[in-house]
Amino acid sequence: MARAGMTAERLTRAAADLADEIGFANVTVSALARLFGVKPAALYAHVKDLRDLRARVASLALTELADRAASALAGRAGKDALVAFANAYRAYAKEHPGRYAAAQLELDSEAIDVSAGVRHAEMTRAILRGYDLAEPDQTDAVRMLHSTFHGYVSLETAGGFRRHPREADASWSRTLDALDAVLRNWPPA
Amino acid sequence: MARAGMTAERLTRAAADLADEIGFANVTVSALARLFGVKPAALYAHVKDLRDLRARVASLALTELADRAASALAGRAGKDALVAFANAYRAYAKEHPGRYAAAQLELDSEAIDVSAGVRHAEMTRAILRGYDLAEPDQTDAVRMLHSTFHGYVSLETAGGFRRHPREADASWSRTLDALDAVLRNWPPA
DNA sequence: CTAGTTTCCTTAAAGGTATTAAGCAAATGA
DNA sequence: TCATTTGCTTAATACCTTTAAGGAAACTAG
Repeated sequence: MARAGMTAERLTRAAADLADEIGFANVTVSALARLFGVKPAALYAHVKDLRDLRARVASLALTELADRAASALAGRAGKDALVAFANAYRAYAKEHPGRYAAAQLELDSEAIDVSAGVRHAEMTRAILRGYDLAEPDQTDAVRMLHSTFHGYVSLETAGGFRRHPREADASWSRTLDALDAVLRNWPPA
Repeated sequence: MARAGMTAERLTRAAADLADEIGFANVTVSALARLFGVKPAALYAHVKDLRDLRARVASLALTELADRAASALAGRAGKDALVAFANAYRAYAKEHPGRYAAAQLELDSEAIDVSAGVRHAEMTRAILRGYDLAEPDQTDAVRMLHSTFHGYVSLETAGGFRRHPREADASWSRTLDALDAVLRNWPPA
């Protein structure tokens, strides 16, 4: 029997692709084994178990998302930076729904690489440099931005905006206008 | 063998409670059957399948959430209404994480009762009556509010705010201040 | 170039899940 | 009290995860 040339990285990448196709929840050891023309048990030489595999996909997604956001952010400031970051975030989630789902589901898992999370926080703070916010307002604003981005993308993906004819793109754009406005004019405590 | 007295409603309620305890993803036909002291196959007389059971839990959660939000909203206007609604939303999600997860996951399912979703939308519009927004700004604002609420609760539940010492309650309160501010001063297109 | 070792996959097996079909026993009602 | 309906069990199929043990292929020495 010829060898399939599996590695943890290749399995992770394939699992991520599979997640984007059939949904993160449907990514299974068996399905992945079929993809590699191999028996399920063979995967356990490269990956601890299903939980581990999922954590790896989550880590991959967080890293990719951070990379995209970082390059979108490069050389921009103020509202430009805000919009570029937000659009990169949303585009990634729409392009890679399975990866995005993985990134969310596993925030609490200790198995996960924290570095990507730290990068996200740093980038969001970088956006805020264009606005005049001191602590603890800055932390509050970071949380609000992240919440709005994640919430919007999450609801949009779940089909929450399909009942109303207004384009999701238009509301997104206006939401970013509103965020910019409130960051420029952050209410006093 | 004594009868367990199962009905679709009781199963749904028990499944919802179970979801709050062990997580929505871990709610299984077998676990529910164990809870009722019954073989798994027995449930199929009352519920079509696992998918159906989950949709019922989602529907229950959406209705409960809408009820809570409605009573929180009663007799309030302006920022009072916004804060009351938001707090009711967040409190429900924290109190019933399994139910809340169910409510999100199944937005696209056709099997679900749409009435609860409509009620949510109507209530959010009711909040906006205290602010001066015409269409399509109103729809955009509804989407932004919902996104922020869901995103915040979702990230908080997943542990996304635990890395920073700032209290999640405080950031939540300030986020509501910011939303109020931006609704009062919605940016022009 | 061949023998030993390591590496990677397979087979085998145990246990969990969903789901359907058939059967039996308890409640219902004529 | 008998017949019917209702509600559960048993049985069977078909997945899934995961561990343990075995074999073949690819390396590594001599």
